[in-house]
Amino acid sequence: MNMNERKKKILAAIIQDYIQTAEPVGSRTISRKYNLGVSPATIRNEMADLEDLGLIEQPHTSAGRIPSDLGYRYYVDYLMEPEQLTPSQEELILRSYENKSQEIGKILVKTGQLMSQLTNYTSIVMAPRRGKPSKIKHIQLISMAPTQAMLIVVLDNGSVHHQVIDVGESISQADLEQVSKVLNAKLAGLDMQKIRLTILNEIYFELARYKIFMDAALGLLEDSQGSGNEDKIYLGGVYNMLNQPEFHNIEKVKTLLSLLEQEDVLQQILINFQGEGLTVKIGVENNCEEIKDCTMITATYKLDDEVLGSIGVLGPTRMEYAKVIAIVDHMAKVLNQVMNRLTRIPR
Amino acid sequence: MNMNERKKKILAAIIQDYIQTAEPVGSRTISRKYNLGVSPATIRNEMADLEDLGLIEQPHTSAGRIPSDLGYRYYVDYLMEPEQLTPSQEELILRSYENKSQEIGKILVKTGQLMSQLTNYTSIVMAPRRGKPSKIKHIQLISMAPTQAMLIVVLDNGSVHHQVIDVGESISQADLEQVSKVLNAKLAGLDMQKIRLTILNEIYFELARYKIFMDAALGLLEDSQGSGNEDKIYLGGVYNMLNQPEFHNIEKVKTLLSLLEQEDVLQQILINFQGEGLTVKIGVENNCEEIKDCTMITATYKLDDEVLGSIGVLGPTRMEYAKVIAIVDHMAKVLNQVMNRLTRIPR
DNA sequence: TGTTAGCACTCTAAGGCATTGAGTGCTAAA
DNA sequence: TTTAGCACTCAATGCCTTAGAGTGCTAACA
Repeated sequence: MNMNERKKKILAAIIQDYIQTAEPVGSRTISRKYNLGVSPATIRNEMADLEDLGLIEQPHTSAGRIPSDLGYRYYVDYLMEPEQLTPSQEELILRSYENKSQEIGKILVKTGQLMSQLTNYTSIVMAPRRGKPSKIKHIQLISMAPTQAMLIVVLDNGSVHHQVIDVGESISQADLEQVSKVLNAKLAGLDMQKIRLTILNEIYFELARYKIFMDAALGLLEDSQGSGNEDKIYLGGVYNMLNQPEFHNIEKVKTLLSLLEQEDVLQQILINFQGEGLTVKIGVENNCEEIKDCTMITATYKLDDEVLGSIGVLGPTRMEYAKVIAIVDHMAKVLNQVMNRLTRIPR
Repeated sequence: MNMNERKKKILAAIIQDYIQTAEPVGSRTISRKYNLGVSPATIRNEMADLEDLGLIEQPHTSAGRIPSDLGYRYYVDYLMEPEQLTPSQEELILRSYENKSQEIGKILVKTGQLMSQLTNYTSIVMAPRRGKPSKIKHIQLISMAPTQAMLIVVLDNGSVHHQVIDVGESISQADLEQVSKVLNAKLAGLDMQKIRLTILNEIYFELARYKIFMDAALGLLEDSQGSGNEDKIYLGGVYNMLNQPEFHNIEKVKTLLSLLEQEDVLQQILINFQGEGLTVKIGVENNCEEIKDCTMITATYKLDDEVLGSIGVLGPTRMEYAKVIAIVDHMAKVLNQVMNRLTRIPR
């Protein structure tokens, strides 16, 4: 790509101006506002070249230029000056996590809120996903009422599932302890597949008395595999988008919102970008018709070296790239710390 | 209110037509489409009366009439013919709850989805709220890894809270059993306030060794009081609203969405309507500027006789009242059954 | 007395048309 | 290579006209 210094400056000027004003940028504007020391005519010539290169476009003949997806890409890769968070932003973030409950869900919600608040775009936060099927670590029965027992199943990934069971007959805590022991002996260390496929019949036979507990435990396991907190997507600041001039068109809002309501699709998009650390997907790079006018900036968060999930910000391609990149990057780092501070979940 | 039969028929016709078309209804339309056996001129005279009564309004001189909030109110209270769900709708609902996990969150999400799908409006589902502070039913420690223990706290309301604790030193399952016993003996049956205010110092002194577990348990309790699943609001079909012509105006969408993002405000609105069974709040009756053009239809769901929360549908005042009322009412009943089918949580 | 036909009147929506102004590309001169 | 000048393009704006829907009023009618 044949880009001299002046072209770069002009492209940067166009993009910066357009990001600010959301209006097509003309040659006069650039020559007036950005001191390039050349006349509008010269800039016009350069702009014609930039258009040939596919970096900028003209909405119609008598309008100024707007950056193309490719133009933004070039800007992000080569022209943009990295930004830092302001001290007040950093402080806001720090304060937000103080006194925060240990609950993962709340932390993720807060993270999303912060991102949308700081960027004025929409934030997307993906709940942690776990890889392999989990094994039963421990089963415990607790008497809740004469005929009712609370079944608790602890998995080795650190998740806990529970359900109250009505046993029909009165049953003592001591009895329940006994049942717990038996169930533990038989089931601990197994994942659901194993239980289902190989040992089920045997145990059922042996533990016929405890069928009701077995069934409940298996039901819980099944639920937990399917997804509990997992696969959840937290959105924040959706309505920030409506303040963007590009979404003054109802149709666009509709397609965007309909996408955002489909958690599974979002999940898939995020997962596709995952594993590359911080990613910036501009317009069509998202490979998704519904957000072909949007840029998504995502980063992953981890525990130790395992990637747990992604967080990201979705906004129009006309986005304050430097600022948002700084924020998403920072938030991912903070989230890493917070996840580590939550007492470790052993695997 | 001086309403003869013909006025009632005309009002009903205006409202039904307007609900269908979203266009102001003129006298000619009514005389043509609804067989009242009178000429447009007569209808005009009656319409003038209805306008004096405040039941209908004119957007401008040369337009037809549209119902006012008061008009809808009269319609709902006196004119509307109750509807039933269609068999296919009922079946859809039934099928949706089959094979549904026992998890309350998922059931509520599904309920919201169903309501928005069936009505084409936005659904709002409030998670169950509990009344009195909960007491500790059982505390259990489980060894997860050499230096890590899972703390599980079961409350008497049937909720379970858990956290992994890093103990620093290696600790055996037997030790943990021992600690569990002690903690249970001291803490079971108490709610957090009691623990905090009266016994804390004593126990701390006595159980200095177990401080780390105590702290974690208290932390969990605190979290759970604050709200876990509670106070959560599930929204569904928000973007359905964008298909309504009244929301082709971006400003209205903005105010609506900004309201829907404030869970606490929604919560408050729902709680205010609660306890009256099925409620229909039309336009300004909502006492809320942001949704003064919307109607909210809510119903409560219960366990035994205790009201747990509300579900509802939010749409434009130009709403298919009979249909939506039937659906919300039905869904509340179904939800009651489902909640009861989930094994009872003793109090 | 209630109903209706007729008619003048009002007001929005839509279309046509000229004007404005921002911005371009091209050409020729510096 | 840069720039001034200029003709050209095209969306946006404002103004005007027209069409059409609907009303309220009046007077005639049953």
